[in-house]
Amino acid sequence: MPLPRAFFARPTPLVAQELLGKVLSHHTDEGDCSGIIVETEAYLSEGDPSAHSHRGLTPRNQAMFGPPGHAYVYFTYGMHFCFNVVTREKGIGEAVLIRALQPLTGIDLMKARRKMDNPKLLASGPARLCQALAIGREQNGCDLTQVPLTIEEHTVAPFEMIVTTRIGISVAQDLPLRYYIKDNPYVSKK
DNA sequence: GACCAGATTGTCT
DNA sequence: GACAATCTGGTCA
Repeated sequence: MPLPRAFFARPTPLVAQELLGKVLSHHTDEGDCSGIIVETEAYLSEGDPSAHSHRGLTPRNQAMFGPPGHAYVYFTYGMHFCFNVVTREKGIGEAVLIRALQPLTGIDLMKARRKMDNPKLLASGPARLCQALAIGREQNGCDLTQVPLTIEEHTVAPFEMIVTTRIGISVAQDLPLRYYIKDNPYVSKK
């Protein structure tokens, strides 16, 4: 059962925290892949100059201003995709960046896509998990409450959450908006 | 394990 | 024309 849209239509930091332990799954012609979300970051519309939406709506980031529960996929560094989940309401421009997954099903397919064997490196980074799950431009604006791309409830062992500052940005580096599962080996960085 | 350079292109100024 | 919400593979230890 995919999470209902109401789950995403809430404050972004809260959604980012509660996405930890949920499962992201992608059904494709090649097969099904899924992974447990172990690391997220929140990007806000106000007081957060590092968010893509900070300078207003552009053709690139318009999915970020779309309705909640949809995907915002962007291309960066000339070779990488990053996957975000839109939150709040249409027109606000906030999202949660999914930074790392713990591979759950379709691991062999992920290994083939990534051309790697080490399960710890399959999806432990925003660009890595996109490659592992075959997420690209076609998934931009995709509705996450329906197949083929969904986020679902999952039962996991109780875990401790760590809150730190975000990674890979040049401004607003002091905001504590990154969340991850403590001691999980699939988190991209400590 | 830590540190560093290179890849490579869409997007905005 | 500069730069970016990154990853990989190299070197050195």
